[in-house]
Amino acid sequence: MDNQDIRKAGLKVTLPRVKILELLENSTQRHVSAENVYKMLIDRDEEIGLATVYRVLTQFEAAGLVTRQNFEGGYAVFELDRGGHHDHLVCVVCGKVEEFVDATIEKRQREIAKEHGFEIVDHSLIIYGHCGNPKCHVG
Amino acid sequence: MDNQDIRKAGLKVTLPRVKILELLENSTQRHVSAENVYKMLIDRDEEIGLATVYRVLTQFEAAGLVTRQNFEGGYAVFELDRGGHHDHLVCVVCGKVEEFVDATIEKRQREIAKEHGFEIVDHSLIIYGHCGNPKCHVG
DNA sequence: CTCGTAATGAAAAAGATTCTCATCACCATT
DNA sequence: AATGGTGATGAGAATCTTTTTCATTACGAG
Repeated sequence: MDNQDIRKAGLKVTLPRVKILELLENSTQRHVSAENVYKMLIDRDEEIGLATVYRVLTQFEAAGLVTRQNFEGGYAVFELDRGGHHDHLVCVVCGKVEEFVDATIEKRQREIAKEHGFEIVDHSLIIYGHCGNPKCHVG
Repeated sequence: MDNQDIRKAGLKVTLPRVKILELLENSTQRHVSAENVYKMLIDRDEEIGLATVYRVLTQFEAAGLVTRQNFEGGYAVFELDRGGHHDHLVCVVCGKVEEFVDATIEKRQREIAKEHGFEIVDHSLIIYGHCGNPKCHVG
């Protein structure tokens, strides 16, 4: 029940919000920029403004429905928060993104935060590299 | 020998480049944005253009003198590469940044990259939290 | 010292995101 | 089912960060 998620976030169930949530659920790409979302909706002949896409994604983030990541490139990408947290492996050549979770790293992070007197709220771990695809390896 | 570092990077030793490198070495803040660098230099009555600051920082990054980080907020911060790599703890309230290195995490990252068929080039780990300062705690 | 070329500054351009404001649509209440 | 209040939307302007353009300047090889 998507609409319930929107309602739970204290937001009205409006067409743009429903469409954006649907798109995030059905998209083949898990990581999309605001521009991506906008263009995909326009391609589907949905009437929507870019400003609304930004607003809604920001609201979804605040509601914990979506996570915002600052990858390299100077823009943010959003992804649906399905269940658990995870980190990212990004191919610097083709841009492919893989996800992973590692208990050892998670645990060490909590220990490190404590050692420094920090109360951990969130974290972002991105490993950049060349993926398995031979085309993505330098000659 | 800063100027040698610049020369080694295949760059001419020019006033702006020398001034920026000096500033990065002497700054109390280790993590500065391009805007920061620009303003600091203007405050010191240095004649410099913002475009040059961006150009030089990008060149320094390519030369391995400086590291660029994409923190939250939509802009990049740069820091001088003194010796070793390290990760960051950032206070979400006051913006304070602490650095750390953890062998366990570094090792696991290499293992994870390998498991996924990635050849690791770089990584970025940022832990966000509330720092020790009582003012930075909610409630 | 001179000259070619790389580097610079200023301003314009580009790209990402946010804001403004008049109009519109959810939805609780009739 | 109609309606009104309020929050949401769209379009475009505005803002912010970063890059590009181009005429001018200055490093440094010879």
